[in-house]
Amino acid sequence: MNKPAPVAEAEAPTALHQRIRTDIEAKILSGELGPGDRIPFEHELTEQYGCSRMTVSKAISALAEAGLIERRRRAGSFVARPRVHSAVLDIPDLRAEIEGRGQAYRFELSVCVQRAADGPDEAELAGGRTLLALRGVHFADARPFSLEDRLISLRAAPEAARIDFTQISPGAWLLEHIPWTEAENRISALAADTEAARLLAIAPRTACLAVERRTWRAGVGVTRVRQLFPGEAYDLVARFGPSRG
Amino acid sequence: MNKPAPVAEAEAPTALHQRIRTDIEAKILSGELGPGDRIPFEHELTEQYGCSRMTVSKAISALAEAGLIERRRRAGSFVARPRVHSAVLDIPDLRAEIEGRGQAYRFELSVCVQRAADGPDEAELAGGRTLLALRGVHFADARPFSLEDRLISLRAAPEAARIDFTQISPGAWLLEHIPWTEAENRISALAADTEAARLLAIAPRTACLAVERRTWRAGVGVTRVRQLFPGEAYDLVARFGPSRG
DNA sequence: CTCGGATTTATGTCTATACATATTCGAGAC
DNA sequence: GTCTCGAATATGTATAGACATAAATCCGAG
Repeated sequence: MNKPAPVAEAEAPTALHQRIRTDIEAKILSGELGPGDRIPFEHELTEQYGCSRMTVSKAISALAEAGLIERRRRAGSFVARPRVHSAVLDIPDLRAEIEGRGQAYRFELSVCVQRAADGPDEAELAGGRTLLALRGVHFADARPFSLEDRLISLRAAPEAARIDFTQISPGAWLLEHIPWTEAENRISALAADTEAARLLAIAPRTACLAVERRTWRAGVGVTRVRQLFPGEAYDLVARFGPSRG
Repeated sequence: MNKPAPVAEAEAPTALHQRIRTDIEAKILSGELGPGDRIPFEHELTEQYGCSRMTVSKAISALAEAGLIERRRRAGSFVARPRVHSAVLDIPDLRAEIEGRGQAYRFELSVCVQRAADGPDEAELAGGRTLLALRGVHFADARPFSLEDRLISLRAAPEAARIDFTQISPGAWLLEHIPWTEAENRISALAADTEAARLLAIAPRTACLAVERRTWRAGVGVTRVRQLFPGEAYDLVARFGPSRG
């Protein structure tokens, strides 16, 4: 039992509430505190760190919001059990991702037409107007990296009809001009059809990772994009830690 | 003595700092405030809500931590641009997922052996000891839902060698007894080989979604699991909103 | 006109206090 | 015994004030 008395230590220049937070986080990550264990009461930490209750409370509240801890009145604060299903998913910005590996990024537009909505999903996106339908390939150096099929709602983004998407990729333009406020991603696997395989320069029926993203701005659909990645060539990595960095 | 009896408005019983937070969040989600826009200064909100600066600060700090807002000293607080690549991924707990749809869940173990590590990745997981290698299928009603290949480190979980995994699925047992503190998920697509196709009752070479998860406890590897989902049969859905909820 | 330092300002952290609220626990009623 | 009610307690929210810190801005010296 070692009381970490605030003696002469190499103190980090961090704020105290941050230090309390990371201290507890460390105890959880090290397994010293497991799910269900009670962490010290606020008044105990208050004494231990020689600070006011507000400071301790701020630290613990942040941990609670991050999902590492559950607080119960009168009972205390307890380490939460890790949730299997929650993780942070990195769906990369393709340009940044490719250039980050030192490869040259290029987007090659192959289709760009206005057309009416087809089916209920597209109708919701179109909202009675027409859609801009795009298809193109993202290249890393000379190699096809991802096939992109995109619909843009001309209701949400009427200016898009006048943009030359051979100069700027649709994703980059949209983020710059119609930033989304909500997004939903679907991830699935499917076999590339003949046309997709040709554009990606892979064998037909190769298993591909399909990412479909829909975005909204203030509840109004902005775009729906499907990206196809050759399966063996790419991974999406998701991590779960104590969050925060 | 008695409460102020807020008759005039249908006030939510929420805390004030929460209300400030959701108010600003709503302005961002509605597009009224776009990326780069400055939100009111703390002292303005203080006046607007008739509360102290601490209360306003708590609300804005929470938004900053959630990534919706960036704060810059002396300059103010600004709406952050949405990051394309960060989303919350729902990797479901299979039992909960299946039973949630009203189907019967069953796990059928087909292989359970102890063996030595094979390759550097497995060696790191094993840490000089042997591994427990499992294979089994998760069923929804009578239909195969997912093929699971799992390695359990007997260093991190020696008791696992004595568990009867026909009675409890390895994932459920591990979460109960050796909860992880860190996890990494990889998502990719691949074609089912003959054996996998047989176990999943699908055509060989069908495109499947492959989820590989590794977990650690206090930096020590616990398990590595690969789950294979028939591609058309399943989606992983990831959402990004203002988080929280 | 430029550079560098002083000033101003908004956020960052912290305190001491107060009261509200949910939940547990024990004492007394039945 | 068990049920109910009130006391105890830990968290939840909020305040007013204080000082620290970073950065934009202004201003004077060169």
